[in-house]
Amino acid sequence: MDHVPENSPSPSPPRPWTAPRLGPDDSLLKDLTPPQREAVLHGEGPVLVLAAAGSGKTRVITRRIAHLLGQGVKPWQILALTFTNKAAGEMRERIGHLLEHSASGAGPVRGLTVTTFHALCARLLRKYAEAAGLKPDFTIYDSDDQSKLCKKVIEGLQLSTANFPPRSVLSAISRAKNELMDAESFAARATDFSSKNVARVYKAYAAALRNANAVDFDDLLLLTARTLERNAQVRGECQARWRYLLVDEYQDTNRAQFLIAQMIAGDGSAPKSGLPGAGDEDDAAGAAAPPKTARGKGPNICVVGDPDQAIYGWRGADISNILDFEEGYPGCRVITLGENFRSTAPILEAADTLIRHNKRRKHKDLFTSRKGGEKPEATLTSNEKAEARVVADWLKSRHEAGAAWRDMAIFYRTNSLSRVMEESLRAFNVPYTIARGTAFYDREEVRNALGYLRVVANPADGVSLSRIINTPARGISKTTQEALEALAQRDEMPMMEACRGAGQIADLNARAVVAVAKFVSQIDAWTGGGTFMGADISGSLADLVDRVIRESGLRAMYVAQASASKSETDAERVDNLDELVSSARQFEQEYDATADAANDPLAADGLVDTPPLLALLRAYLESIALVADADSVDPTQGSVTLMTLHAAKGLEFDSVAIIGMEEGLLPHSRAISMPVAGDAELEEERRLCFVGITRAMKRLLMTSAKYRTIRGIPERTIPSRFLGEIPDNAMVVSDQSESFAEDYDAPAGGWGNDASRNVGSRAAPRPSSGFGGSNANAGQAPPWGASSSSSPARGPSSEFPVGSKVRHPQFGVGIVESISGGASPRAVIRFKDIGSKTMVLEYARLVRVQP
DNA sequence: GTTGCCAAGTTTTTT
DNA sequence: ACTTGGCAAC
Repeated sequence: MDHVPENSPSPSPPRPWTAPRLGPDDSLLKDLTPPQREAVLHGEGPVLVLAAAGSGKTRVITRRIAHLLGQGVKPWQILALTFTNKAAGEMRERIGHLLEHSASGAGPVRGLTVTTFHALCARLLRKYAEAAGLKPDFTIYDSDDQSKLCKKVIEGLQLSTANFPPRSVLSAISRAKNELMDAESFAARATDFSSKNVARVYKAYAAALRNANAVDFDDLLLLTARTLERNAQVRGECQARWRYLLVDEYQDTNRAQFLIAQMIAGDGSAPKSGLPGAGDEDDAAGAAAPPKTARGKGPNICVVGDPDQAIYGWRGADISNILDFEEGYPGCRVITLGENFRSTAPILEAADTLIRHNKRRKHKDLFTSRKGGEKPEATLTSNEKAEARVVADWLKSRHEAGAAWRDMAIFYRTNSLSRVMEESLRAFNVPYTIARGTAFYDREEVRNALGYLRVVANPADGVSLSRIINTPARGISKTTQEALEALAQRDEMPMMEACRGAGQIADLNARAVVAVAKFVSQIDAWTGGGTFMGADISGSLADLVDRVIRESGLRAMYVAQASASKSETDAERVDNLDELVSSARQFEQEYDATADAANDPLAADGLVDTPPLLALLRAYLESIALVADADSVDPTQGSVTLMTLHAAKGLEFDSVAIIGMEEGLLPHSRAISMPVAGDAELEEERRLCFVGITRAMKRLLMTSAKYRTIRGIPERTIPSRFLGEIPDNAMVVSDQSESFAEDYDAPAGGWGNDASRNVGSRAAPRPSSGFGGSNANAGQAPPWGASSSSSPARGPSSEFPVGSKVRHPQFGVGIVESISGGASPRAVIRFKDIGSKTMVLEYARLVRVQP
């Protein structure tokens, strides 16, 4: 399928400028296809680049930036926005490389802004804190902090957390924030009892955040968008500074991000002297003018994306931002990059046939001029362990064939699938790393340490304060804390202030008052009484972190735990705390190297007088708050990478295995169970699968397990409809499950002709034997199951009548004493040695012992 | 005030 | 199965 690249649709319009004959630009244009070149050279005015998977998108963006710089555009006039730190870092690096190699003497790329939406917003909000209604030293709350705060708020409103689970209330609030709806407008739309209460929570939650001097992730975007919208001066300053805006992965922008980009781009007129015409370039700093082109072509906004790779709809991303871009920017140039330089033809063909099943889509031809290549493989295994073995084995054989570990990856829909895979890789001695950037900072001990640091940086941070005020135990009990909270609430002051005034609380005993006072003076010692100066303050972040971990007693607490329990994990906790100190030290060093706050026109005004140590601490905490899983992917490591399909976006690997290609997992059950308009969610799942497939350069393996153990119970599965949508002759299909399942009525012949076809054709009601049906397999022993005389315990409670003999994998044989019904039936079972225990039948893995 | 045990929710994807 | 939060005993 080697098509000839079509000519660019526009009948060769006169180039906006004559092609530069500078040496550097020749190297920038080398190896580019005509459409790529067009995108790189596009002058002023809006441009939409529809970049198919593997079409050299990053290359186009980086070369375009390098080209702009080569044309005399000042680095600080360019703003490039991405979704992950990793993408931003990579882009920065590649631009640096390009400039190094071009002899243009472009110099360092100081002031060039290449960052994520969230990091940009954090920065803008610190600089324009006042306009945004914030204090510049705000803390960024992650979802855990959000939950805690939200829960407190719900309780404060006398609502039950059973009827209003913080998680789901938060997701409603998040959705509202993504739509730029504040608490008032949300309340205005609320009609029913439930949403009216959610509106109340929203309002109180927003107030609580401000009171804690904190923002959540959504606030970063929402408040920035609102500030830009309402404050002409802020908007003007941003527009004056950034004259060229580039947005990567534009298909994944939500409404807030769309507006932020739109407002920074402005309408294309120069902010202060908007005179159109040649030579009009003005800029506030009086620097040299960028290349001459007629003004009035509209804003210099360049967005790059691919509607077929839109996978964040669930997070409020609005695909119409990219689909309707042309309407929002009339006269914008549209450039389509369709040629794929990444994958072999057979892999590309599989991807293409799959994505063609999406109805709501702008079709783009995917093509490559490369010939040959192996067909993708699709393998059915008997269970997830066999699947993991097959994958490990496959990777090994690839390695033996000469591929480096770092060029291989395993993708899955949900994080929970990684565990079995890990075990297998360990057993096979395959080096691997899991892309889970946040894992380290999510550990209890690290969160506790960070809790202290956050209180040090922002004493108003109530969530962090309540986490650490009595960890380790220092005699500040729950009742004491409640008394402090009541005081804080009454006098509308932050918790930390209330702590200082503990002595005034009448019904607090002397011991508690002393304990609180001691705690307060401890914090003061670290902050130098808020000055972050003085003889006791070293000025080093790592030293501060180390001090806090030791002097708080945290480290001692975990050391004691470790020696008491002798458990591996407790010893690890101490190591992790030490690791945190190293991470701070590393940050400190890198920060010193890159900090250009002094040169940065955007340096936060509100923080000019911030002591350096405090500034460093805040930057450190912010960098932690904004890490993503995908950020930790480090290709220099010689190991196989494991990650979710979402995290895989934007990456490429020589060999890719996608595991868990099953109904309910790859089209995730959440996307199938509630069919929304036009199967939108199902189509997003298909795009997710498409993203996974198109990451593979040379080899692709997709696996499906007949049985998968979910939360401890083996479930029969159905191969993913997506496998059925790729013709069998386009893949190498193999069924490796037979050997394990002789005694099982396996549907022979894989997915080409059976269940998946029926299921896949339409989102019709699936047969009750489908994925997730807990009784689907009642009475049938899974091939690897327990002894032949038993069946897995997952049916109704009638399987275990009172008096029957059962076997528990851990406790041995016992007698059922009583059964309780309900949603999750439980049984009281008396075991021989242990005595009676209550267990949930569904999970207990009980096996009936025949009388 | 602290420690230990039980009950409940949990697992879709992320800045 | 596994973690987390609330309650009861020490």
